[in-house]
Amino acid sequence: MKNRIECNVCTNENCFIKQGCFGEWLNKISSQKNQLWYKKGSYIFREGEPIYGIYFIQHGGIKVVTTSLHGREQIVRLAKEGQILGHRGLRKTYYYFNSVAIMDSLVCFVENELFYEACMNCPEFAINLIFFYASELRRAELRVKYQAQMNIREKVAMAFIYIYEAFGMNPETKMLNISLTRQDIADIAGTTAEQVTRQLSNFESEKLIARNKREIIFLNIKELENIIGDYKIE
Amino acid sequence: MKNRIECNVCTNENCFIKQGCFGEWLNKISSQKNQLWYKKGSYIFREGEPIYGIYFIQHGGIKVVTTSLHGREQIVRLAKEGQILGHRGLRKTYYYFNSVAIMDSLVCFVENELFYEACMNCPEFAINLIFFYASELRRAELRVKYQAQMNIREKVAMAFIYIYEAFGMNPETKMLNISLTRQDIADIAGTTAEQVTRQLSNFESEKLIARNKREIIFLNIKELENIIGDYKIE
DNA sequence: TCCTAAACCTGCATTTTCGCATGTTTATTA
DNA sequence: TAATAAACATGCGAAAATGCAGGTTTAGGA
Repeated sequence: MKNRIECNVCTNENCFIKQGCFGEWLNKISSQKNQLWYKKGSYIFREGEPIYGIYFIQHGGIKVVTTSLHGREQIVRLAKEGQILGHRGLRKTYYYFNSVAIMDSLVCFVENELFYEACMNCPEFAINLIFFYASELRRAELRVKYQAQMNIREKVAMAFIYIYEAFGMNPETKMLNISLTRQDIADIAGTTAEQVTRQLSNFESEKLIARNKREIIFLNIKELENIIGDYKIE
Repeated sequence: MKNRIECNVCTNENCFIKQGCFGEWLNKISSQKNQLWYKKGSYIFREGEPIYGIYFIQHGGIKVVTTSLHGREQIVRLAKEGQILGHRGLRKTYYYFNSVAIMDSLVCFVENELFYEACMNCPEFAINLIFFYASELRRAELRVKYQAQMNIREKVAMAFIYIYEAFGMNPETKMLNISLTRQDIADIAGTTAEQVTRQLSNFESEKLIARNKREIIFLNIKELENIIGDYKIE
């Protein structure tokens, strides 16, 4: 457990709440927020649970995942520090998705009422939130297209680019800053763990990646991007 | 061509702009908006074109469609009167999607500057816009899951439910209020026109639908919904 | 260090989806 | 009304994706 971090001393300058929410309102949120610590693998919220407010990730990593259909799951989003969480549920009563920590994570929780007031009273924050949603919507709808039209090779390449963009890699070792199982990658790509392994073998023999134990090393990101062609997200 | 319709006399009470934008600001928008008439099949905007503002559908129907990948397209959204159009592009410079009239349509256009000002000055409108985005994002991300996990039968059933919810049907004839080609339906379902035809044959022999010429008659919507199980959007 | 469970890899048979080809029906226009 | 083009239906072989089985590697705890 760590000590409580107030917004005005938080070093997370890119935190979403700070994009347009200042002074009095930031202080209000800071003093009224809850701060919660989640161990890797534990749920922040589950589908069907009541929605009381919204989360901001102070530290760590989180996956938003749908419940299964035909025995499969789908990872809808990866989020890291500074990012907002639970924003799909605004004005709704119950969550539609599950949210699971993929690293030990510290999360700030703000109640609905206070959050709505902040939106109404900080127009700059509201408009930034609108821009953020527009961007997320664009990405999600592109992903609909990708899921509908890409073949497995492209989907798996896309999953790696997505993970790379969400969490980045260590510039020295060229390893991803996050450790995901083949199943997690499959749940992002929209396929099965076996297919991920097969594509990894292909990519390895093409010298696009290398494998060290279970870690993946990126040898040629440009070429991985070429696999998905013009079809990059954003 | 029809005459210009001002917002205060427009009978479209469910128009998005009227959800939180009143008095002075509604008048401002009404007097500064452009009104444009599009014939069925013509483009409202195309991918790559510069974004100057946002649209509201006064009358008609529109499909938002992505450019092709492997020779396929994907219909991302169907929209009818009262709905907003072009909102994915907020703060961006160029459109990411194409927008095509699927009936003769009358559309109101509001410039970016004015729209942003309205958002900043009508907090109720801004928050309704936020709620709308949250809802659209939820839908889009569910569709990612559906595209990834459903089989063809489920996808085609889902496409019909989607069209039905977007445009409704004539309660007498049980025909959809919109005429779409097999290819359009395939572009919603995320498959090919041949597969749509095959599923239609199946649904027909199961007495879920009937076919009269090229029109589709809904005999049993409940059962169509059952095909997609708990997995209804919204 | 050893042991055990979980994760991973790969071959192969099965299932699903695709896409062409061909013939038919429907809508449109002269 | 006839001619023509577009849209639709359907069989079938090809291609892609899936899922199981069996063996291997790795991580983590005793």
